[in-house]
Amino acid sequence: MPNRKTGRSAKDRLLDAAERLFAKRGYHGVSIRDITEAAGVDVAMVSYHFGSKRALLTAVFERRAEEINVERLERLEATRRGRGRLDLEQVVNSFMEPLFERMARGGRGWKSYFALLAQVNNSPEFAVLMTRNFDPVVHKFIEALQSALPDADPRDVYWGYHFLTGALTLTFAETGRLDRLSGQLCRSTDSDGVRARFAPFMAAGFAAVARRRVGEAAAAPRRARR
Amino acid sequence: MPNRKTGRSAKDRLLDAAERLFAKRGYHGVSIRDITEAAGVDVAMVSYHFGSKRALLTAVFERRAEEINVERLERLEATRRGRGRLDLEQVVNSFMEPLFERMARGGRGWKSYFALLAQVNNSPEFAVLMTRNFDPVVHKFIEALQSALPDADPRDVYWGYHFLTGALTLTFAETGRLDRLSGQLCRSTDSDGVRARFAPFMAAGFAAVARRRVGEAAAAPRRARR
DNA sequence: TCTACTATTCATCAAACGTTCAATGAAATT
DNA sequence: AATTTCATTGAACGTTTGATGAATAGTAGA
Repeated sequence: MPNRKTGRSAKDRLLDAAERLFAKRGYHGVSIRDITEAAGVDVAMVSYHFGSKRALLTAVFERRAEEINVERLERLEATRRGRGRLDLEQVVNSFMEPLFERMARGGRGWKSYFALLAQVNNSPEFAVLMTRNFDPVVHKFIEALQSALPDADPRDVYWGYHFLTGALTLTFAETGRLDRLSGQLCRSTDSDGVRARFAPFMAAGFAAVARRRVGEAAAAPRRARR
Repeated sequence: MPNRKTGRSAKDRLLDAAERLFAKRGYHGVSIRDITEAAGVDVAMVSYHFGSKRALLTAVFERRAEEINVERLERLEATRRGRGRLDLEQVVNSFMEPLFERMARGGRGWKSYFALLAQVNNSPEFAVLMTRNFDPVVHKFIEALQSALPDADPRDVYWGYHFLTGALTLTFAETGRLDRLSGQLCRSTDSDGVRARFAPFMAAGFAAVARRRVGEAAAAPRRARR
């Protein structure tokens, strides 16, 4: 059952190849034959192991989702221990760190997976995959954000999360645009660089929106701070 | 030349239909026949007017880009007048407001365009379209951000812009995910809601990262290069 | 060794794909 | 009125698409 050369089963080889190609060219930009040729197996294997091309995408997506969900929850629980109010930046970190860690040390498979995530998250056709696979844990994360910002309007927290996940997925999209834009001063592959900046940026954003909203409701009609 | 019923030329009808369908299902998810049927013209018209399917995408993309670029620059210039240092939040606003305004009042065409933008921006295959059509103006915008944050490391400004554009494009992607996630408490279509939160969130993020970097540089040495 | 089951290959299907071509109508130019 | 240009049509090109059924190889248990 495992391939002679690689020791991996045809099913796994299909998942790997599909992951890589879907990430690079999108679901519709890749044919079943592209995938099976890259995996070194027969075309019929997709139907046999997964049932359809679409089901293969679902399988690719689900394969790594649970691992992320588990570690996100672990880290979130760890931030709860001890003190009273949750620390905002720590909550943000517990959400992003499982991704950054695998981006830095998880190999090509994880990188492709995140690039695929970016496309799925921004597509009306496939975004439901995000909802299905990640939103149960995202709800707990948003709860935690609300605890860290007890005075914030819930809508501010949702919008803040929305901004956060937009920034996060683009960071992993591997489009090379930031590299080109900055004349190679910044590298999308520089995971330490983004690691150092992401949580402070988002935490400050959350805090500012929550603050603005509170101040606005109390006294002045327009912004109080700047 | 213009269609009897609509008064629009076949070329324009093709651009409209392609814009709508590409936004909904992605470039590869739409066939030339899908587009020409929706536009009510013959299949051959794509080749005739644009040369190829790919060139049609390019044309769709370019059609509205210049209008955005012009207004972004106008608004940016307007923020320069008068005072000395540029106001960070105003700079961010000058960048996003042309989009928000058209999202709110620009009709279905503009909405589709922005949803397409979101997919293109997050795709390795097409992201070069963003570079080609928007980066000349983005460079000026980043210059302005740097003026508003004179002590910030340029890399912090680039990364901040990267986070900003990721959040911005997802906001326009019309995936419905935020709506589902928040139980319809937040609506992607609520342009006033995002308008009120976006610039404060991003401005605070920029400021926080710049601040952190400055404090850090004074005390502890960061890694040099790699 | 026979049996049952799983995994894989091969050949093939109808449908859809992007593109092209010769023909034609309508409009503008001469 | 004759001619040229532009826009559009309908049909077809060869290729690729996702999917499948029949046949074959491989494996494990009885």
